[in-house]
Amino acid sequence: MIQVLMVEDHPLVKEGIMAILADEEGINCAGHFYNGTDLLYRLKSFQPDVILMDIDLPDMNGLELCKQVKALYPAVCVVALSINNQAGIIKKMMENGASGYVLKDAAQHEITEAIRTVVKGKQYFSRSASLYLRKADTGKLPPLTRREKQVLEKIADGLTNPQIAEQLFVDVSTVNSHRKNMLAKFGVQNTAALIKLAIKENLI
Amino acid sequence: MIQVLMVEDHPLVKEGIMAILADEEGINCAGHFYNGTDLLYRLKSFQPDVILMDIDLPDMNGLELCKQVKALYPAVCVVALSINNQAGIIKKMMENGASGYVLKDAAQHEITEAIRTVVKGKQYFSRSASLYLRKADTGKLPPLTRREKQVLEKIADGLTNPQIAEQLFVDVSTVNSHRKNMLAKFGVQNTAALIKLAIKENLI
DNA sequence: AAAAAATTCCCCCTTTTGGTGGAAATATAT
DNA sequence: ATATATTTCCACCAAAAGGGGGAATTTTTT
Repeated sequence: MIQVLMVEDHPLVKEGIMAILADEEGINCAGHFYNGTDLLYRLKSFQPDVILMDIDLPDMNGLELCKQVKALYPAVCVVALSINNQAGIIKKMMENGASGYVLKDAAQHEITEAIRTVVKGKQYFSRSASLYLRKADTGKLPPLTRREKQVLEKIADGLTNPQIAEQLFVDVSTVNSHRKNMLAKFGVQNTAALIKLAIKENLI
Repeated sequence: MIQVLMVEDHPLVKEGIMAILADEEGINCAGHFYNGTDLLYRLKSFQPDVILMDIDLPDMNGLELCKQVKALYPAVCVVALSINNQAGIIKKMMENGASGYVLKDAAQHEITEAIRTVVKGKQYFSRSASLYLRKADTGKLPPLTRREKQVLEKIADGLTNPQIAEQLFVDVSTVNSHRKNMLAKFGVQNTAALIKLAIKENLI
């Protein structure tokens, strides 16, 4: 019997998965939590085979939660669950130790398939998740540095180079350099396109 | 017995709602569809009391589907179901004849409450939906005109005023006027902030 | 310790954006 | 038919962004 814990803050989705797992032979949903804190507490006394983990949680980031869980209990397999189809997120989640990624538009059987696959030590991606991963490989985005991200956020907030320079205690020319670097990195023509891309790719 | 039909393309959410309704006295889920076309076909031979309708459907827009359903069968109550918390969408959905709006982060009982409420001819909003509506009333966004939206999209694509002018066959000064009008409308300082706001508010 | 990357700053110059304040011609709604 | 809103355009001017290129100083990685 495969023991499963679930972290999912959407009651409707929770019920759906519960219903699917209840019908399934050999899989037992041993508990459900609405946030990461509760899960971490429960893990102290009980380690399941698999954790189904929503990455959009009220109290903490799924990426962070996954990393913590794997650091404390490396044997536990994490299957990420998300409406988020950003390829970047999927990749980061896998880097943080997740064994599978199932989008919420997945078919019923993909949930149980994912669980059965990851306990065997393999990785699993739902159909739609792998679609996005493939797209990501072709059009992978160059990473932003810490400073660039800071500048980018301030640009998105509507600050001008002089204003950003003041806030970051650097020269205007520095801010301008970062801005131009980012334009070049992403191959966009101006700030408008940069902001759009950044938001669509979940960078800000 | 309240007869319910459901249109929902996410199997996980579908299962969740099915499970909730199955446990409920006096409510019968008489059918489920993965798209709007199938629902419309079914409605020819059977009209339920309530339709639970996801507004993000694969084949058509929920707003449009709701309008069509209400035009054909005014007696049927529509409860919109969405992960989308944009206040503008909620409002538009209600204008199109929906009787209720339940966000997918709603608690279980909110689904059944919604169904029982709308059949009595009242409106129902899930807790989180009404939160967003309240926010919308205080910080409501000025509407964009058709032309402004066109210009906005081209700005977001990284086009400059001269390029947009060429594409729309108008003078650069016209495009500039639209751009400046939008900045003023939304009370933002520059294009970067405009694009961010537009994307966050689902205008583009 | 050496190599690579990130952060910082500089130059010059052109284009674009944004602020102010108009005004006329079409559409759209009442 | 008459308001109202939209779309179109104008001028002037200051500020900001963007393109090209270079370079020194930290940090981080190997």
